[in-house]
Amino acid sequence: MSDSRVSSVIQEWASPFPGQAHTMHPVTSGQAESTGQLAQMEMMPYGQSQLMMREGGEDRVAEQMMGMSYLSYSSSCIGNAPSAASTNHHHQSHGNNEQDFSHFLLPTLRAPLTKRSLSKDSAEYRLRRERNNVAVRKSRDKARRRIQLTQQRAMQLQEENQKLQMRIGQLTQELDTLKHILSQRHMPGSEEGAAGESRI
Amino acid sequence: MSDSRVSSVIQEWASPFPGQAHTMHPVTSGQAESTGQLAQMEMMPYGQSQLMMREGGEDRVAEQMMGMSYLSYSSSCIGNAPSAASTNHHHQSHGNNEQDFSHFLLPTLRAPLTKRSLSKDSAEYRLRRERNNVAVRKSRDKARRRIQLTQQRAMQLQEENQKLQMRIGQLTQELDTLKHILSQRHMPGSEEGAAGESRI
DNA sequence: CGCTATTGCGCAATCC
DNA sequence: AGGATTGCGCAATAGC
Repeated sequence: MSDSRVSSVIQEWASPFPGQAHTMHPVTSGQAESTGQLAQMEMMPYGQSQLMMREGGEDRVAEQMMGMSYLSYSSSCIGNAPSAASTNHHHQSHGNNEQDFSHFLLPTLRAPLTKRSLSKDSAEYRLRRERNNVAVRKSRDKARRRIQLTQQRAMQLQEENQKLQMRIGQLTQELDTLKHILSQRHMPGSEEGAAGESRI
Repeated sequence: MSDSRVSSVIQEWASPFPGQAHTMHPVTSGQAESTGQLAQMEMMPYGQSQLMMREGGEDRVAEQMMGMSYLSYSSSCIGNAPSAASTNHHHQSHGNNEQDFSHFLLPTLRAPLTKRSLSKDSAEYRLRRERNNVAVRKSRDKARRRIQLTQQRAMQLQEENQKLQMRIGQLTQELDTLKHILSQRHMPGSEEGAAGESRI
């Protein structure tokens, strides 16, 4: 409890590049989690964009919509402020009349164009959200496959490694045997020759 | 658009084991994603529970609270119904007076105890949520580390593999040389003896 | 039974 | 402009 996600209520959509203007975030509880560092680092040229089937649905029934309950120190309506938004009733300032004449303004004069009339219930909003949801699912599927692949690869490599090591042991022994034989031959003494000498 | 998350509004918290009482789910859009099969399969004895530091915070400013907008064909308050919930105002039936005397009822008579007074804004609700959020972050950190580890392991193994293969090539060549020498020795004819014969 | 751990999902910020 | 990523919180549920 005692949430306090206030942080950057300032800096509305004023700076083109918010850079890393963020810090703190009590996370409400006192556990002080924070994924912090480690920053993914997922490189690797994988992603063969194997967009296989991916047919029917599943359950995906839970829709969640709720939350709110937080304190949420709002912010203007179409404001940017990465933090909270919407004081309480879902689509905050519904007062933002559906009409959006910014359409007629020159590109440089209207809001960032991306977040102009994000009235939560506007058709465009839903369209964008839905598209993003699709993209997210796709991306996650891809990630899952990639991870699984990496895992399989690791297992295969380990297996192969063992085989290679066995082979090396084999070759080494064979080599020792031959060396021994050769050393015997060089010796002026006896020469009954060739002891074991495994196949090959 | 045209969401239709109605599904199981029936079967409130009536059956002890909802089993897999779920199906369909238009996903609103027509993309028909569905992660479907592939089912993780993350086995592997990893997870050395390396609960390292994990100190300060980062940004984590965005809190999101909103959404709602959907159609969400509600369902009772404390109802189970995996589907939507809360018609619109965050904590739906606030009428669920804070007082919860079910505390005095015999375990078998009160609601499943797990979801008794989940009134969205109750202290217990927030407490549970917060604890889960912590657990989720922890779990995800763990997963991230595990993935990264697997990746590193794969790279190391690949590197090692190359070395082993080189070694095998080396040993094989050496072996061939020795074999050649030996075959020469066996020949009754000339015997000017051993040609090259690399080091060792 | 109750609590943590996982997992799928949607949202929003960001990346590209 | 628009898809791809990613961190995050919620809820369902698997596990202990």
